[in-house]
Amino acid sequence: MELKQNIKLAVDAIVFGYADNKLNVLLIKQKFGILKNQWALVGGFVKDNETLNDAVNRELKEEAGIKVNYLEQLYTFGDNINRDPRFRVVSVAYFALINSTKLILKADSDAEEAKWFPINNLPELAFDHKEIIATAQLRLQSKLTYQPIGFDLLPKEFLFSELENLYCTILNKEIDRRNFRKKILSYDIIEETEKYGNKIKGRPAKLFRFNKQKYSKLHKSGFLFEINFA
Amino acid sequence: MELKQNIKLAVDAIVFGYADNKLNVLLIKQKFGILKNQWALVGGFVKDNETLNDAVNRELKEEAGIKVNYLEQLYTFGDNINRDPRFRVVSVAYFALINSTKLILKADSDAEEAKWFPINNLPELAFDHKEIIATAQLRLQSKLTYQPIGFDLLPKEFLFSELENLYCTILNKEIDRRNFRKKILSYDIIEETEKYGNKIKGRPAKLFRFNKQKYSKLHKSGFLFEINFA
DNA sequence: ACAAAAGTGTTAATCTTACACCCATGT
DNA sequence: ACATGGGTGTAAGATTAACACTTTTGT
Repeated sequence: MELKQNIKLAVDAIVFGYADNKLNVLLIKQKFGILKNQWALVGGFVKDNETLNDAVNRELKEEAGIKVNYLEQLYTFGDNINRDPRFRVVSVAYFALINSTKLILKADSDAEEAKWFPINNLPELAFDHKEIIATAQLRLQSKLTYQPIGFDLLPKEFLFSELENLYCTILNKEIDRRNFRKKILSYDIIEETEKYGNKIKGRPAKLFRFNKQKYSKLHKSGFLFEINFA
Repeated sequence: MELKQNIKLAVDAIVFGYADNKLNVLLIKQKFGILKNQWALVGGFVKDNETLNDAVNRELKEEAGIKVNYLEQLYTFGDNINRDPRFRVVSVAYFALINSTKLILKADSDAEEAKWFPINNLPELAFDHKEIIATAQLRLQSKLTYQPIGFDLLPKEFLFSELENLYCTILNKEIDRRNFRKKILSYDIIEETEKYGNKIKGRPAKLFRFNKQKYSKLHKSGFLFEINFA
């Protein structure tokens, strides 16, 4: 078969972080090339002998120096033929979560700068990256309600109030504190530690830990995680 | 930027049909080329100036002569580098539903044959198409429970028992007839017609129709469709 | 009259929602 | 003692699950 196809394949990653009660997106600014001085998602072209998955992980490492906690394929953007002004590029977008609280992003190198932006205050973005981020945000919101992925945005040990806040922030909803705690605890997938968080004010709060093994086991035997308040 | 990338981009469609209480998948057999005498999904390479969406629709028309009722992107298969023995091909798989009961598939042309296969009795398949179909089946099962896509597998006017059966078959579950009917009717998105189905035995049954407009309106105002029985 | 599938209600159990006060600490 | 956030229980309402008999038709 003679096949002359001139489409390039790229991957892009939408990396979400959560800090200071805000949902952030990781963006990079390249100092050279077509993207000079424009903020964009982490991403790049796929190599001939590289899986898509390897490609994203490589870009995450190269461009931001990070390894994410959660990664899944989001959507393949290929219906806008001119999304890249240079030539036809189809991009497989990935959705990633990371505990960003103590993360040090790759410092300004010669090549690029990586920075967190609150999702409600994004800069001008390259290509169709704004649309990609919007798609990712919807995925995050819906997935949060039926898979315990919120924990991948928090440190290993976290306060109940942090978890609660994460849900309220990302879902943009008020959630009853008592009902929320009751439901999460009823699932028996997080465990109390002996430690306390170091909040400055108020009564000290216990730190909790997500038990991923326990969740996996429950999940396999048909358990459905669900957080879905009015 | 100098970019030498040698990856080809294809689309594949998993078309589901429902007939005789069975879930079927549409497969084609090409009489020439690499796929000679192998059953495979409808699909092919994307043209340089064609959206992904146009590519799938074109293949559906060319290879099977059909227009589907429902189409959405499923997943992009690009982690198995050797999924195509010829060269590196990344395939964007689409998930499609069609009312197959009265569908006449493109008859044996010189080029190919299109045929329905029960999902529980698939032939040997080309490439990684078995895996793609498995992914699609999971998507169908989960989507059926939270979006009214079952109607896209039925004729415009259908019997309640057909709908019920479709759910039982695809979800592989027994569902209480009374509770099912009660719940579906409570959503107020299907309407009774004046007509009766032409079953041979038993009491005549009314035909129903899905009111898509009504569903869209409800959906926009926050209504959630959900069919989720123990 | 019988076989076959359609149509229909009620009750108990479970889950969800709404709601407010006391607790432990630092200042 | 007061300010701050942490921790907890209960009752009403809504939803779900379990369950079986009657109806309409063709033979």
